[in-house]
This record gives sequence, C-alpha cells and structure tokens, in this order.
Amino acid sequence: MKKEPEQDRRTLIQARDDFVTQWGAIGTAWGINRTMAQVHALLITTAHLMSTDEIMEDLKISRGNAHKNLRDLVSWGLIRSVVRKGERKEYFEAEKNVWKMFCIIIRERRRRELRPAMGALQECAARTRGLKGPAAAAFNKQIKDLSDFLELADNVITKISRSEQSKMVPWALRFLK
Amino acid sequence: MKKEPEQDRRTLIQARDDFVTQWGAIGTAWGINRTMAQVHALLITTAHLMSTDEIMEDLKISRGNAHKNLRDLVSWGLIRSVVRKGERKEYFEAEKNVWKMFCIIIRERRRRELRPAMGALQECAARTRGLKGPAAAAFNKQIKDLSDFLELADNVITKISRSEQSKMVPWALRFLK
DNA sequence: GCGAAGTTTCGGTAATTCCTGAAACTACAA
DNA sequence: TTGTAGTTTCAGGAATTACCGAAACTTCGC
Repeated sequence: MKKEPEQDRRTLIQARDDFVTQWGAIGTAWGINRTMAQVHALLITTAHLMSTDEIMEDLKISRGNAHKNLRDLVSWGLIRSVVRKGERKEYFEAEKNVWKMFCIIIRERRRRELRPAMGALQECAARTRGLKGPAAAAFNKQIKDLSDFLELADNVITKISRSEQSKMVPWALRFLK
Repeated sequence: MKKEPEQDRRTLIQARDDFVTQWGAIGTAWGINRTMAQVHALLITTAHLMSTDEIMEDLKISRGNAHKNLRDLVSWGLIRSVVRKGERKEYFEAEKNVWKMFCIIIRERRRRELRPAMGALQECAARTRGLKGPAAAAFNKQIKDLSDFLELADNVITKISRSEQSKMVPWALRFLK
C-alpha cells in the first residue's frame, strides 16, 4: 500500500481536529453538551472502531466524562458499542449515514421534547374547555391552536423519520422547485 | 357585559399560571432560557398589552431579568413593543398566530444555528478536498455529505418559512396520507 | 479465590448561565 | 434647569450543568 505524503497526512489530522472542535461548538449552539458533540464528531470521522481510552486520549478528557457521553450517545442510538470476539474491551462506532443520523435525531427529539410538551398542552386545554366568558374562550383557543399544531408537526416528523432517504431526498428537491 | 362566574375566572387564572410554568419547562427542554419562555407564554395568552412592570409582577422577576428577556424576544421577532399615543411607557404584545410563530422560530434558528454550522463545514470540506489517500477521501466525503444535507435542509426551511399557512397545512395533511 | 482488565458510580470542584438590585442613563414636561 | 417616569447596563451572587479523579464494582482466566 502506497504511503500518502506526510504533508497530506498532517493536513488531514489538523482538519479533523478542527472539525471536532467546530462540531463541539455547533452542538453547544444547538443545546447539546460540547463533549458529547465532540465524541460524536470523532466517531463519525474515524474508519476504525474506537475504545474509551482512545477517545479519552484524543479529546483529553477524563474517563468519567468519556463514559457518560458515550452512554448518552448510545442511548440516542447515534453510536453502537461493539465487542470484538475474544476481547473484553468495549469499542464504539457511529452511524455514519447522514440521513439515518437525521432520522435518529428527529425521532429522539420528538420523543424527549415534543411529546411531553403535547401532553402538557392537552391537559391545559382540557381543563379550560367549556369555561364561560370571552377571556376563557380566547385562552382555550390559543392553547388548542398550539396543541393542534404540535400534533400535526408530530405526525409529519414521524412520517419523515420512517421514510427512506431514496424517497425523501428527491421528494425534497421536487418540493423546492 | 355579563360577568363570568367567579369560579370560572379562578380556574382560568390557575390554568394560565400552569401554562406559563409548563411552557417554561418545555422551553428549558428545548434549550431556551426558562424566563424567556415564560414571558412568551404570558404574552401569547393575554388579550391586552403588557408593560414591563406588569410582567415583573406576574412572574415575580427582577426588572433587569424582565428587560433582558423582553429584548431577546423582540430580537427574535416573537413579540413587538408598542408605545401608546401620549404615553411614555413601553408595552408588549406577542405574535399569536401559531403558524407565524413557527415560521419566525425556524427562520431564526436557521440564521443563528444552521448557517454558522454550514459555514464551518464548508470550510472544512474545502481544506481537505484533493488530499491523497483513502483516509482523506473518506473524511472529505463524510464532511461533504453532512454539508450537502444541511444545505438541503436549509433550502427546505427557507421555502417553508416563506409559505402561507393556508398552503402548507393542507399540504402537510395530504403528505400524511 | 485471586488478580487483571475493564466498566460504572459518585463526591467535590470548576465553569457556565441566569438573575437580582441598584446605579446610570435618557427623554420629556414644568 | 430640575424633577419625574421610564429604560438600560452591569457587578456580584445564586443556581445549574459539566468535568475530574478515584474508588467501587463486574467479569473472566487461572
């Protein structure tokens, strides 16, 4: 196998490092823990499986921190843990397909953020249904509008997250025309 | 004007209070400052204009806090400040139409979160374009995939946020079938 | 059982974000 | 110009969230 030029190798390492940093910053802006985003960035740009120790080393973070964020990523379904035959060490690999990543993220956010909000709103709407007076009617309508909208959004997200990339992407392109 | 029964009035006040609290919690889950979400909740469920003092009073928060969050909401475009003729006090009112609220939010998040991310990714892709070796090629492709996807999402969001509710909602309903 | 390799938990601390209260500032009317 | 009603800024404290490091725990081979 031909060795790639030293110069390119260094540029690549540098670029990947920058990507990890950037993705961390982006995550922060999106309300995601910086370390979690960085671990994710690391894993989606690495061909080989990575162990906890390797990740700690690369990002210069503690074992506890690495552990927690790896668990969180697993619970989101964005990475998987793999055990190689005959080895006790745990390794990790990321889902790299961007469409799948997207589906996982919207599905999880729906479950964790949208559904609880819908529940709260519905309860609130129920409690004020049938109250007399214009103020009550206006309040109830506003809550119901919100609630209905979230329900519609919920259904759309569910449908999208179950669709195939091969259907949705061309479809989106058509939509844009 | 017929006075609504006392009982109903109390239920309404209670429900609105709960809604404000809930919306604050929901906001927190969505990475939004609790107070900001509460102020917003208050304003979308109030018929009349509200002054800073009234908001401070209702939410039991300091002037500085009320001020900052009102400014932030204005900068998002989710509320407007209104000055009544002949009065120096500033009043606030919220955009109450749910579809418009939604459009404002996605448009702003696009501007504040999506675009910077796209910029960072594009730069990263540009720096590794043309590097030799399989590792570099894989890295570049992964970044490009991400970047392309965000671009598509960006365009879709832009298009949606410019659409009329009367077109998009029926359209969404059809999509769900 | 014992030791080695690895994973998980957790108390304390650091960093960040949010909030208060008061002072500074602005605009206007008398 | 001075007083009044209102808005804005900001230093410091409170609350929350993230992180480290080490100890406790688990698993497995010998």
